[in-house]
Amino acid sequence: MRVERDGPAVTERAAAVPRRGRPRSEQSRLAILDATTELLLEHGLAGASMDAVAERAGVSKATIYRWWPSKEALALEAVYRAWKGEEPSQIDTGSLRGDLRAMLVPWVRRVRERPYGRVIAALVTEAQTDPTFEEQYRTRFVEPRREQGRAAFARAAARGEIPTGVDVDVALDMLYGPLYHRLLHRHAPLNDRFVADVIDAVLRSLAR
Amino acid sequence: MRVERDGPAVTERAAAVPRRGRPRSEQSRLAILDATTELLLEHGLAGASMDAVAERAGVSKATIYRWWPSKEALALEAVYRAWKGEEPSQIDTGSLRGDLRAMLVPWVRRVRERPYGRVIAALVTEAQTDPTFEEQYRTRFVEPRREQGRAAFARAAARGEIPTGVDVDVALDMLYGPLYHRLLHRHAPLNDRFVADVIDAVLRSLAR
Amino acid sequence: MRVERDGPAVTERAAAVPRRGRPRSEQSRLAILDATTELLLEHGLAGASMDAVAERAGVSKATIYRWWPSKEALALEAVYRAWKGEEPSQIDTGSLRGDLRAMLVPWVRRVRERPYGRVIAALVTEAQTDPTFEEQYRTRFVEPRREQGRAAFARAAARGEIPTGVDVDVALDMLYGPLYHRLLHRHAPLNDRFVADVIDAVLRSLAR
Amino acid sequence: MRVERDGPAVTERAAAVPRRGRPRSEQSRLAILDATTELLLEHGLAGASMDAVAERAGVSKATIYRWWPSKEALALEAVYRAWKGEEPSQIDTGSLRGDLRAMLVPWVRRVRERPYGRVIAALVTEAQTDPTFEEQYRTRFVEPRREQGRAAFARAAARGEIPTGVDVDVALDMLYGPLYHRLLHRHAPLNDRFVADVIDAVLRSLAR
DNA sequence: CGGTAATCGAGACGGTACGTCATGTCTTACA
DNA sequence: TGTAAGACATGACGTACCGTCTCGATTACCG
Repeated sequence: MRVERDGPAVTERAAAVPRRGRPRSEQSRLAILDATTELLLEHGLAGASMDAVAERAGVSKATIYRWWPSKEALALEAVYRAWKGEEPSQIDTGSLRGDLRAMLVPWVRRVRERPYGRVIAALVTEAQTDPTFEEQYRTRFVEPRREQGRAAFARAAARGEIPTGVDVDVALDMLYGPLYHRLLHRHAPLNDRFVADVIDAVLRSLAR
Repeated sequence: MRVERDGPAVTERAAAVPRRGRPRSEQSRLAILDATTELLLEHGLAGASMDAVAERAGVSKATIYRWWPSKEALALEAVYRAWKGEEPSQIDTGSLRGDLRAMLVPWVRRVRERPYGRVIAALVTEAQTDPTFEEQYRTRFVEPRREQGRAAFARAAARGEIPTGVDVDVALDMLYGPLYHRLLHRHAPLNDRFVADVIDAVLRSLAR
Repeated sequence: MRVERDGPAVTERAAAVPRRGRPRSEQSRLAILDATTELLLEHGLAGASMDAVAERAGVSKATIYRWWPSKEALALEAVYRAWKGEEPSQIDTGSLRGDLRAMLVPWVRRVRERPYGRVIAALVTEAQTDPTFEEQYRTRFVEPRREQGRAAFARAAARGEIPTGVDVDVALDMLYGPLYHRLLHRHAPLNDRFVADVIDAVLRSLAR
Repeated sequence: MRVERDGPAVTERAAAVPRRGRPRSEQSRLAILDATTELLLEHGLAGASMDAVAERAGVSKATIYRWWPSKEALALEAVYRAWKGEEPSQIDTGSLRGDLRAMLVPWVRRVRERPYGRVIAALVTEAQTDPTFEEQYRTRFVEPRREQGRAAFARAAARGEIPTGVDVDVALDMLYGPLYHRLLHRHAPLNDRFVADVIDAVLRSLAR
């Protein structure tokens, strides 16, 4: 994310190599991300202006642009950070149904509690146009969950719960696809019941 | 779409009631929609400016704003019109698999031939924020296809192809959801093969 | 003013030569002029739009443009008509002071009773740019009064009230100039008292 | 003119108090004023667009609107600045006639050399409608000259050149009024000869 | 402890698009 | 032919946001 002038990327947290000059203000960084998250959830990406972020964070616009190359990149990181906190990282319930439920139910609950759909749609839209952004988006929002899913299916196969030769990518799309579909199109409720129905259907489709 | 001053909405084509005053220029209307479609596909919604549409259509901006309340509304109608043309309206192949294929394969081909994903993502994003727009979007892009799908499932049930009590809305989300998912996230190919896999999985999940 | 297509100018009132086609609607003409006058006095020239005139007059814009070439020309005629009504046409009081008072006092009263200053300023401004308009303006608003003034001075000279060789044009500018000055700059009251002061000063300046 | 956020108005030239933030570009400010002046003289106020000013000054429209609230306000300051340069500030020739000549002759010459009449008419027109603008106009274009005039008359009275009890405001209107009258109505030449005639007449009118 | 270097705040700037509005022309149906 | 209705091209308006920039002030380290 960061535009590095010298040395390796240090988006997350720099190793404690003492640098010359005034160090980056951690307080500003957090204020920016918090302000961005709030504004995104309140007004969406289009309605959240950099001037507003700067003002709410008590920070200058130049500071923001020093560390994030664009509004979209900032939004990406802000949402990622807000999201990451409650994500269940280690999942292994012992059954495929349990694993899938443990993956999908928290996602749905998170997405329902605040208007994340609007922000996610905007990020997805931006990813269609900007390849750099697309890669960032995929690395943070898509791949981790797919990897988690692949691991769950692999464990299920090892347990003999599902036949070998299952196309896991298709299966994952049939799990996440419907959820995103209801999130973005809002034509029908996105709740635990729907998650259960989707998981049931996928499991049935695998059972021969 | 049109801002009607008196009488019922006549977005599509007005009945031939002779009105006073200079009639709307059909030529301008089409030029605007065509120009919009092209610019959307070339640059996306954010990159397509109203000034550019006006210039390419050989039309004044005021004329555009007379008939469409916003850029997004114009984009919606332009994409809808470009889309509608090749849509298979009447589908009844005699089997559920055939019907679903007839619905989904053309959709996938259409979506692949030009960068519609970018535009659809932008429309979906706008729908998250503007309720009026959301309704327009749903009426034109979501509901017709769902209605078509419900009819196909109803015929299949009547034929005894599928059990009674199938939750059709869930089934439709499991068909369209994965397609939209690959369209918007682009993590894996969206092709006829994938359509077949998805249909197979859904049919298997219904077979008890 | 009128754009004549065939035949002589008939701005004032056409001779009753029977013409082909539907005759001009006298009612519309008056409604347009009245509406224009009212809008000019309410909002000034810039704030009075042709659409507003058309609407208030219950007339179509095309009708206005058929008879007047521009908004300014219409305003000119409207103000002229509103003005002309109360103008004292024949003046001969027997003394120069009396004649001047008879010329200037009604002018001042008229100009004070409604916000004519704003409209006159706008007409003067337009006259600076458009030569055709300037000539119209001068013919209607400047020359008649100057001619009247010249006649008054001529009678005074004939009576021996003032010396021969008086530069009447300068004298007239010293009478009307201060009035317009206060009308347009509004730095000091424009009332009967001021008129008397100006006339007194001019007469004193002529007395040798 | 400037919209001051904190502290006193500093339209003219800010005292050298070091402020935070990027300082205002003096170069841009001058370029804007110069471009405005030229466009005003070439095309008048109505014909001088903000887009044209921005382009000619090599400046963005937003920059102009940051410092001037409207086109008219910008025009006012531009004309004022162009005007002020050659104004004789200190006048005391020893005689009232000399003082008046020193005031009026440069004014007439200035006004004749370029089409200022058109611009002044437009400013006067605007002042009729916008009270804020009117005050700005009066402060810059009317009051300074009247104050100068009052001082000249006061000196003349102190010298015994004119009687006591002269109504100076009337006298000033009889001096400037005719000049503005010829400037704006253009019915007769506005030259040094006319200035001399007007001054003569006013002085005669004061000599009992 | 003074110098060096980077960050931060404030905020002006060029650029670009937005959506609105007014002028004056044109097209149709009706009188 | 004149008129009402109203669509249209043209083009200016004033606003908002983006991303860059120029300052002076601040906060570290390093010699």
